[in-house]
Parts: sequence; structure tokens; C-alpha cells
Amino acid sequence: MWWHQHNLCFRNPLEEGYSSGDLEKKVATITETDESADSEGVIDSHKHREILSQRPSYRRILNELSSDVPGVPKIGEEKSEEGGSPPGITTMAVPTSIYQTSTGQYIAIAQGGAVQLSNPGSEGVQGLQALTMTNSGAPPPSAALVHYAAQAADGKQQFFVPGSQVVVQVATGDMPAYQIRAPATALPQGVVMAASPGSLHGPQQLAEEATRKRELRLMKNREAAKECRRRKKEYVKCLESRVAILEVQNKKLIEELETLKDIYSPKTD
DNA sequence: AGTAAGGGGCGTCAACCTGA
DNA sequence: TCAGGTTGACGCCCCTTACT
Repeated sequence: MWWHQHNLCFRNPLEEGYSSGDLEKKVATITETDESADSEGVIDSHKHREILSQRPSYRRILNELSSDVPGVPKIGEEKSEEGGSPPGITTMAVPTSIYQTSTGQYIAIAQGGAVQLSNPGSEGVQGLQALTMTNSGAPPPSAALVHYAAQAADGKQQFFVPGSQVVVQVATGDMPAYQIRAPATALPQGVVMAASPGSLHGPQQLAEEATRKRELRLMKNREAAKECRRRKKEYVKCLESRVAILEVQNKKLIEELETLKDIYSPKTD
């Protein structure tokens, strides 16, 4: 866990009864920053909006905090430090591309060319089914939805993914296998490419295009919300560790002050 | 066992921000 | 200016815990 990976293994302040909001105020107080925006209690919505709009993102705040505290990872850089996973936690390759087939299955192509399958019922990458890759085709750089699927001439199922590549089912049964191939021909017979916006006619195609755009936007926003929540949690953890560090520092300074007082104060005998 | 309360996660919407 | 990213807010669902 991040909390332990950076030698910041203090008692978790949240377990001592702090809410994350309390923590934020606590850090603001200790560091004398201007983060205690809602300390006044009730504020009108307009003011609240202003405050929110002036508030930097979690990524920025945490990166600023990280630059102050050595050893605290910056958001966006934490991937490499997760190299050694804690015992008991199964690691899995982060997929670089995720595609959805016409049957609703998800195909994730991980770095190194591993292909993973996920059924519609499973959630996200959980439940992804690792499959054997028989070649190491480089995955396309961006994630996108598969627009079409087809049955190849040999009866094997194919999924066409962006980047002019084809994921081909090369074995069926209990342990299906898939390959990433460059398509031999431009398109197999019977495959119809999704129409480009410029070639749309009729209200039905326009409606389909609008639906497709909406679903794409929802999917992206879904992922963005997940990422945002992950960053928020990381931000709270960062605040927790900062509180712990500052409390220790504060305690030391108080002790030091008491010691100096004892040394330099005139004896009153 | 049944139930209410509380917490966490998720999807979605909307407002705002930012970079091209 | 606009498309895409970010994030607060809301409602929903599921799980856990305490209580009856």
C-alpha cells in the first residue's frame, strides 16, 4: 500500500476520528495555507462555486505537496513505484487498449501483447480472462470501441480494432486463444465499416451517430470519474501523511523549545 | 432473522478549466 | 472558440454493523 511504501507508516489519522474534511482543515491550519475555505460553515452557493473554481485540482495540489515532502510520489509518476506488489495482492498488467466486441465482450490488450477477455457481467478489468498470445503484435496506442466484428472464411471469429489490426480467434472451446494479426485484405466480405460523419444521410444515421458519440462520452467520463476518485483518495492519503509528519515535527519543536527554556531561563530559587 | 443507519463505490450530469 | 478533461453533486446499489 502506498501508505507504507514510502516509509510514512504513522498511525492513520482517519482511525483517530478525523474525517477527510477535518484533515484538510488540520493541514491548512498547520501549514498556514488558505485551504480552509469552508471554515465559516454555511456559505452561499455562489461563493462556494467561486471557491471551487479557484481550487486547483487534486493532481496539482498533490504534486505541490509532493515537491515539499521528499518521498511522496507525484500523481502520474506513481506507476513505476508500484513495481513490487505487496504480498497477497495479485498483480495484473494494465491494459493499454480495451475494445468491446459486438457481443459485448471486452478485449484488453496489455503491454507485451497479452490479450485478455472480459464478459459483460464482469466489472472493468476485474474478471478479465487471460489468454494465450501466439504472437507479439504491438497494440494500437489508443483505446477505442470495436465498430464491427465478423466471421472469417474459416469460421473463426475476428474483431477489428483501430490501427489496422485484427484480433483473430484461433482456438475455441474451454480455452480460446486469440492472435493480433495484420489483416490480409483490406476488409473481409460482409464487413461494413461504420460510416464517417461526413457520409451520414438520413435521420437514423444521425441518431446512431449521436448515440455512439454519447456512449463514447459516457464511457470516457466513467473512466475519468474513476481516475478522479482514485486521485482524490491518494490526495487524502497525502494529507494524512503530511498531518502525521507535521505533528511529529511540531512535537519535536515543542520539546526543543522546552529544553531551551530550561537551559536559558534564570533559576528562580 | 429482520431492519435501519452509515459508508464506500459507481455512473451520470453539469459547470468549469485548459490547451490547441 | 471549442473539444476534451476534471471534479462536485446527486442518486443508486451493495455491504457491514448495531440493534431489536
